[in-house]
Amino acid sequence: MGSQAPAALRLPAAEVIQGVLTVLRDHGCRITQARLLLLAALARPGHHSAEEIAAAVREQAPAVHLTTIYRNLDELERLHIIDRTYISHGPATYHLASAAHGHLACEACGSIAELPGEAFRALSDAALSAHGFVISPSRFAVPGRCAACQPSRDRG
Amino acid sequence: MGSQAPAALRLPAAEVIQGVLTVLRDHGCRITQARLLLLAALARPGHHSAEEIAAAVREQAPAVHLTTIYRNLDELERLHIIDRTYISHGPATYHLASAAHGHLACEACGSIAELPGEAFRALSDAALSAHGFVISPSRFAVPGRCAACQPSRDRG
DNA sequence: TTCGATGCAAATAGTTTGCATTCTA
DNA sequence: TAGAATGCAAACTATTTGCATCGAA
Repeated sequence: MGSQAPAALRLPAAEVIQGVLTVLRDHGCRITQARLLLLAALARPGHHSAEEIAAAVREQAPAVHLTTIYRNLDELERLHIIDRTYISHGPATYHLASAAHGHLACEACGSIAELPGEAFRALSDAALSAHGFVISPSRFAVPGRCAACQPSRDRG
Repeated sequence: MGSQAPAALRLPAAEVIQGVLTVLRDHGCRITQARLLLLAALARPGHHSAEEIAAAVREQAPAVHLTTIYRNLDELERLHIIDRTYISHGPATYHLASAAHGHLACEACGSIAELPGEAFRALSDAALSAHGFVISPSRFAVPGRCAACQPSRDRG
């Protein structure tokens, strides 16, 4: 995660946007200029704040209001097209949701559960900023105990 | 992490608070009632928002202002006594920092870097809420590439 | 007695909402 | 033409700052 997505998941921006537009249409949403420009801004790699997205959109359509950006981001988040992340104090950042995910491996029973890649973002960001380390979340499983294999609770 | 800290790190609240007070004194800070009550609130397990902490403090000292809570939280964070976490939209949450940490293992050169346990919180929370899964961050190393072993950047 | 801590009020940043208007389908 | 999307203003939440006062050491 962070800045490096598995190659298979990095589709050309145009394809990503087409896919999103299809989803939007399927949900009865309308395709507006503001929405198209917003998706184009989101399709660029990296994290984007609402303000940054607004700035990018306004390069092409200066009249687009910040409120419109927020409303569109809300809608896209509701449709699970984008993820919203709260990195630290300051504005939230948004990025296209990908199919990337990590794994949870139970030490006791060996079962594997999946976790969306977004869950690894804070870890990824911390590793990157603290050590310049790029983690490979899809390449490993996080050990622990699944719900059925929890140690007894009477130790607190 | 999450709700389960390694047993060795779970000191009685009173001891934790004594330790914090020593640190505060060493930094020329004064021990006030508001500060003591705030620490007592923080020593309780879980995540706490500034408002929640204020409510707890006010049970004993109704006059304590929210501003005081924020200022104390800022100070404690600056001294690395507490961590501030942005879970989702809404207020930040605060908790006592622990010595827990995870590891980053470079796949290429085998070097190991440490990461504070706090970096695993989002992952831990996600695993717990999605699957009831309790991760063991101090029991494994996250694979990836350290700063010195990054793949060439010319593939984007 | 000194300087850090506090209370209060007001400012600020980020985000959301109400409502009339515009525009896609 | 119907209803979704937008622009604008204003509200709202979480947090910070200025300043005079209070209180711990």
